[in-house]
Amino acid sequence: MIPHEWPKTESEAVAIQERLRPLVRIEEPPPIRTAAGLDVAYRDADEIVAAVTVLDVTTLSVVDSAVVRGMAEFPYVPGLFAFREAPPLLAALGELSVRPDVLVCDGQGLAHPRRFGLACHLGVLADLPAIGVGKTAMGRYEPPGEERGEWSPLRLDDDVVGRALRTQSGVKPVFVSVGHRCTLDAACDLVLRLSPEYRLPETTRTADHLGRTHP
DNA sequence: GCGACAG
DNA sequence: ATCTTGTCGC
Repeated sequence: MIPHEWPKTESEAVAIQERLRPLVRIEEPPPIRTAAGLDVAYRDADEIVAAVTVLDVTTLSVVDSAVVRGMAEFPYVPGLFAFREAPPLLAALGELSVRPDVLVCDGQGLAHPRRFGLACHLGVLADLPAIGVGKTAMGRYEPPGEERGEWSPLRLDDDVVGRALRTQSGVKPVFVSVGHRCTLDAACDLVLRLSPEYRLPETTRTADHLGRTHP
């Protein structure tokens, strides 16, 4: 984990994103045997619950997990999502006894106004391959073909920043983008492997369930 | 000024 | 994210 700080103002937050953004690497990831799902549930006021589950990619069984409760230290601001959710998620990652091969984040990676979404932030700070899987798009896209596995480019400004990927035939696509140390092809392959039955990858589903049911 | 805006 | 009724499907 590289040293990091958390901002008090929005302009400080933007400055941190600009400073960390050059650290993002797009490359073929090592073979992936385990994948971590990360999600945050919101309780009363600013009380939040960060949940991480580690799944065996072959069997999709949970092999490790961690939950951290805390208070949100930053308001929800589109584009500054990570400053709200990353601190408890990093704490939860630190409590794992297994180091996952990749982080599957609930949100965007490079599909971000400054090309540094939550998945980039977590990947860079944890120094792990990371991808973003969003339920809504950050950018423009044409609907992909209706069959599972079909996809279309996700564009922001004039860049292709990710893909709208159909994980289930006839169901709204998810929005996949690179976070860190991964390629877009590898990210989409992984998301399809993790989503044999439902729209969202099992990593996200198990983490969401864990955070939501934790006392 | 108006709309858009990850979770 | 979360607030919420009924409804469709496995």
